[in-house]
Amino acid sequence: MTEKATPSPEAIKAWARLMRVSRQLMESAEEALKAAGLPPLAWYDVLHELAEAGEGGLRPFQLIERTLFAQYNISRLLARLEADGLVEKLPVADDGRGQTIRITASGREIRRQMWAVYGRSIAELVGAKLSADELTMVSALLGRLRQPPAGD
Amino acid sequence: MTEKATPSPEAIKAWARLMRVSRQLMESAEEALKAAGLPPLAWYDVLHELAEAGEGGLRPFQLIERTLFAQYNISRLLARLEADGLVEKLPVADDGRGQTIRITASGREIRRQMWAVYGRSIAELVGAKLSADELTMVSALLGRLRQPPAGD
DNA sequence: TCTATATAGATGCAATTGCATTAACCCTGG
DNA sequence: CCAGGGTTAATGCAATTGCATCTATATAGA
Repeated sequence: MTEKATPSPEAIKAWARLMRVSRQLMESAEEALKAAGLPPLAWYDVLHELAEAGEGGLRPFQLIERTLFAQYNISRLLARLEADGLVEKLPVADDGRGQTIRITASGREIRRQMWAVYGRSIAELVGAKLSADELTMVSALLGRLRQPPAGD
Repeated sequence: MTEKATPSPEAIKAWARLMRVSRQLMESAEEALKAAGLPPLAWYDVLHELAEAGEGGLRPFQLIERTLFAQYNISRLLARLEADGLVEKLPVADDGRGQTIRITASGREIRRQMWAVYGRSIAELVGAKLSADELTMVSALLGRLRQPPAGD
C-alpha cells in the first residue's frame, strides 16, 4: 500500500523539468548536427555502438537492447545506413535468421565528424553549466530512475 | 576561450543518462496511457495548458511557447483535438489572423482521466524512487541546464 | 522425427513529423 | 494612404514512426 496515485509536487516538478530539459537539449544537439550537414542523432547512437563493438559487429537485436529503439525502427535505420554505405550486413554462420552488422570505414568517418559536433554540444549544453561534482550527482540521481535492466 | 570542444567524462555520462532515462520514462508513461485507452502525452500537455488558462483560452502561439512543440505540430494537434471535441477554436476580436483555443467540457474530462493515469506513472516512476529532497535537487540541477528563456 | 512455439528481422499501411511554403492579416515608415 | 516587412496559422509533400503482421529459421517437447 505504499503506492500513491497522486504524485508529490516535488515529483511533478522533477518530472516536468526532466521532460522539458531533455527535449530542449536533444533538439539543440539535433539542430547543431543538421546545421553541420550531418545525419540525425539516431544515426550516431547506432554508429557509436557499432564502433565500440569493433570488427565483430553486432546483431540487430543487440542494437535494440543497447539503443532502446523499436525493432522496426532499427530495421529501417540499418537499411538507410547500409544504403549510405556506413554499415554492412553479414550473414551469421550459426543462425540463418540473423545477420551481423558491422560499421564500415566511411561509417567510422561519419561518426567521427558527428562526434566533433555532438561532443561540442554536450560540452556546451551540460559540461559548461554544471561542475564535475554536480554532473556526477545528476548521473547518480538519474541512475536511480532507470527502469528494469540497466546499461549506461 | 572557456569553450571546450570535447566534453568531460562526467558531462558525457550525465548527458547519456539524461537522454536514456527521459526516453524510458516517457515511453513508460505513454504506454500506461495507451493501455488505458487514452490519448498520447502530447494531448495532455496541450489540454493541461488550456485547462490552466481557463475560459479565456490561449492563442496557438502561446501554446507553442509553453509546450515547445513546433508550430505545424500544434496546428495539426489542435485540429485533431477539435475534431474530437476536446477544444474549440474561437475567432479573436482584435487580430483577424488568430484564434483563441478553449478547452471544452469533454476536454476537461479527458484531461482528468489522463491525469489519473499519468499522475500515477509519475508517482511510480520518480516519486517512489527518490526522496523529496532528492527530487528537489534533481529539479534544481536540471533547471540550470535550461536553454535561454525559462518557464517551468 | 515432427509439431508447436519462440525468436530474428522485414514490411504494408496508416498516422505523425519535418520542411518549406503559403495565405491572411497586422503594423510601421514615408 | 500604402508599400514593405513581420507575425499567425495552415498545408502540400516527403520522410519517419507506430502498429500489426509476416516470413524464415531455431528450438523444445511429445
